[in-house]
Amino acid sequence: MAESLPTSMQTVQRIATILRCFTEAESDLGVMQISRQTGLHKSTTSRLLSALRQEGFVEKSAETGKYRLGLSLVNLAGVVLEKQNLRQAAQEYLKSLAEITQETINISILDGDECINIETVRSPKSIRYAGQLGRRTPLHCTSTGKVLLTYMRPEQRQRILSLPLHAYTQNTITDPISLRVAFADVCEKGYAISNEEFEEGLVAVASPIYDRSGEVIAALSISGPTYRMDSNTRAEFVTPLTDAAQMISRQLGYVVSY
Amino acid sequence: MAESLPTSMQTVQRIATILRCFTEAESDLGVMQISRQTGLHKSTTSRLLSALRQEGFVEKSAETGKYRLGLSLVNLAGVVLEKQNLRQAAQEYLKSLAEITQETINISILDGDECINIETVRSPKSIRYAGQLGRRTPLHCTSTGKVLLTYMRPEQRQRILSLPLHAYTQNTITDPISLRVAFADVCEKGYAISNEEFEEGLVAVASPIYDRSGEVIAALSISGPTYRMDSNTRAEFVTPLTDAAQMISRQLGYVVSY
DNA sequence: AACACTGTTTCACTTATCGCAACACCCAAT
DNA sequence: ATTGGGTGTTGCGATAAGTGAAACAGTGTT
Repeated sequence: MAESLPTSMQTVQRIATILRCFTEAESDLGVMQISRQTGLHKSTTSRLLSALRQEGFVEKSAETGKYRLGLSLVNLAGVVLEKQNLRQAAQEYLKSLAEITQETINISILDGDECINIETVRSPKSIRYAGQLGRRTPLHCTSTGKVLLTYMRPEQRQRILSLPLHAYTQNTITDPISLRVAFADVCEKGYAISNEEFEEGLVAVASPIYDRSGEVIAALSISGPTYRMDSNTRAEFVTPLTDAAQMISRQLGYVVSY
Repeated sequence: MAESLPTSMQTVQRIATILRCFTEAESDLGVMQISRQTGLHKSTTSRLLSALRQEGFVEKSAETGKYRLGLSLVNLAGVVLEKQNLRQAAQEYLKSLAEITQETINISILDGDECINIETVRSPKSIRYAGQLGRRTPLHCTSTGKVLLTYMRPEQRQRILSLPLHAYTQNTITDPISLRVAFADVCEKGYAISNEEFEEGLVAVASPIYDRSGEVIAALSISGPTYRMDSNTRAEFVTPLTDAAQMISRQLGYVVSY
């Protein structure tokens, strides 16, 4: 039953390394920048980028001559997202939740040892959590991550908790035992909180989304700045949040059994 | 000044070919299916998929053993989309436009000789245009495409119109001269219509979005089934549509000069 | 049980890719 | 203008990386 480690290929690895150089902060990169960052020879880098360009995975700015990620990626991602009928089921509930809370709403699913945002509605306010589609965040210190951890298969959770848990802020819980207490809390209350555990000034609450088989497949969250997400406000948000999560779950065929 | 054709690489081409096999309709594929579709040897296909899996570009279903596109693509696409501050500027106007029209709203930008959806809000109705993020559509027979063509650099438009224009439906305009008349009409009225020119039963109206430099960089559209998008309804939609497009343009720094 | 089918892996071959080096280019400073 | 430090692209021979045939291991069907 041991999963055979998939065989890799040099070129695929290199492509991945190159593409991952591009971030929101550094979205336009030159050949040399990428070459240095990846350790690849500059001619190799140049040719790989050129080939990637041909396929639309990157684009080249006409003015600066720098490369950036291309729209073919959006095209492919669209296929992935379309498959998540979760997103479609969620749409209307997200809208109303966004309306009520005026904060940023996210849906995250598990992706390896992290969670990844597959749907985002941003708060209309100028100070807001800038949820980003496709963004990966850690599990142990985010509201969505805690939800996913709580309902995860025990052996998988065990494995993740045994990894070194990075302390992003002073509030980050890095002690597995305290985390287990938190999970029990999530189970009981039906929602998780991250109180500046991932980023200073950022508070979020999240609730699980179930599919028809009763598995937790995603987490729905409300994220905002600490000063707007005080305990009173959070208390107000909990019902709409859990309601929305429940409605979405029902859309997916989940039936409350008892 | 002649753009040198970018050099390609076999592996990159193959990767692209493989990834493009996956569609909404055929989202889960086995090695043999892909092998047949691409003409690649099955061992090659198997190894490439295995390597792509290692990088998260594809995933492998534990039950069926089939492959599907992976979340790393969403991750990368997120970076691309984040760069489009257009999407952020548009958000609130999209919401209200969706509210008013109850039809599917899209924002498309130019991508080579096609347009690509970078933002989609779906109609709440069950019969609706299923706009899909990242979906590519032709230019000459869609409302957004016509808008983009209308305001495109003349030589580029010339080139595209000189290509064979596929007749998707009986209504598709494939004659460059008639199309030019249509462009003049778009210029004058400030919006474009596609009346079942791309798909039977699908009608859409679109209006241009300008950036601070006064260039048309995107098109905003309302799409719905013919029976709901009759000429009266379309007339009602035009003002909200052009208003929204204008507001978004302003958000991007566009100033109406005269 | 034999069969048809899929997906993975081994292995010797060969070709696609690499890294060097040379080149072309841009700009800033002399 | 001339040099110099930087970038990005491209020939070329060497070679390592990827290939395809075939064998193997599963899975389900008749």
